[in-house]
Amino acid sequence: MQPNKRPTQANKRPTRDVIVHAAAKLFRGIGIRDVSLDMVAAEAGLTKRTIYYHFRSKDEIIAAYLEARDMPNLETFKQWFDATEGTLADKVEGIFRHLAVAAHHPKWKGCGFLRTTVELVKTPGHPAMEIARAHKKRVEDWLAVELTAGGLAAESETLARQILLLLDGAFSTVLLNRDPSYMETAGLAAANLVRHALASRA
Amino acid sequence: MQPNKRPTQANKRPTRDVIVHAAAKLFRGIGIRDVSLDMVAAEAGLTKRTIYYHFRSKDEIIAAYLEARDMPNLETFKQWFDATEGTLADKVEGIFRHLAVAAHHPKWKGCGFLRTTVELVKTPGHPAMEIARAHKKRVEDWLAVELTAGGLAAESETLARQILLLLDGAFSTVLLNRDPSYMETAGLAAANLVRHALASRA
DNA sequence: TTGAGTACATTCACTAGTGAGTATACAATG
DNA sequence: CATTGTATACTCACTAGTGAATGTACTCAA
Repeated sequence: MQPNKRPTQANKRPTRDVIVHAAAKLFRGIGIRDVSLDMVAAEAGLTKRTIYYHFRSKDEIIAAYLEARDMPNLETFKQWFDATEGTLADKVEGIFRHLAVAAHHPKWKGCGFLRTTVELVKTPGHPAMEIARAHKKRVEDWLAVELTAGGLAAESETLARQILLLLDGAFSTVLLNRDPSYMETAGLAAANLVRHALASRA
Repeated sequence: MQPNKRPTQANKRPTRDVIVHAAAKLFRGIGIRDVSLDMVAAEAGLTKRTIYYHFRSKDEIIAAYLEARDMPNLETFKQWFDATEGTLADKVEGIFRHLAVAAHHPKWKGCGFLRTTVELVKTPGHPAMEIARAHKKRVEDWLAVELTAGGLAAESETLARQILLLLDGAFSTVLLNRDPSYMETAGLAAANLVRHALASRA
């Protein structure tokens, strides 16, 4: 399961992880296109050639970066949802509230998956796109399950999509306007949609 | 008002326009970062040096490109809104429906303003960002006016933002999933928000 | 226990290509 | 003949990716 590490030097951090970690830091802070592998190498304290020993291309590193963020991201959403007291609508809104707080950080740069998508539109078949798509789908599916559990089985899929639509819209808009309050406005809309769906269930 | 054109050769299309037009075509189809000024020059049938005679930098061309799209874009939205029969909610949804149709085109590449924003995150002070921001604001303001006219004065601003949030979310999501149906789902949510706002007005 | 062998890991120095922006010369127009 | 505009032919910086050599750690035979 860990073919890149010799058992006898188990204490050392695998180089692959060091590279992905360094790349992630730069990608998050600067962007993907604007980060050269020379920069990643410098950040990781390695040579570019070493990077190319562990990865076949920059694209492969981008994919590894997103993949590493997939589950943790979803877990964060789940945590925020669970940690919010109140109705189903309140819990959904809780996700947006927590995001609004995160967005206040000056270094906040939106959703890594979304940004990657836009940075890579020119190559529709890019593996990273697939990972981003899968991630969004995972979040959507999880939301649908929660909505179903909350008594909205019939409209759970549509509603989950609409919440995600609001989420992604907020990511973009907050980035454009540098104003986290849009995140709260989006949360309000999401909560309203949930509330009205529950109310109209007769 | 047209300092770059000599009166005596008034029949000739001003070179500035030729350049912006060529750039726009390439930016729309390929992206901003991925279009070099060599490509723009080739498309315009000019030399790069000529471009630099009329513009000081690539950034200036990007800004001119967005600026040229500002009003026409808004006009299109207005047209779609007006052309849709039905209630206020229906008209709002109409915008999304028309966009869904446009998004079916294989060469559709989302909202130019939004894409530009993401492509330029690294330079927060970029003039093009300001133009994009202003454009979104213009659309939002127009929507708020329509909502107010439709009897939703109190919540028009919040609602207009939420509609825009859904719109931008749909732009991103459709681009990611290459599935225009998300645009319709977003339209449904927008229409619902409007409907419920009208219903709860007692 | 030691020393040669070997597979993995890393480095230095490089190629080939691209892109923004420019120095300078040339053409047309009034 | 001077102003405006266009073209040729560059510079300079940077980037993805590579060739070939070097280093390191563990293995196994003697």
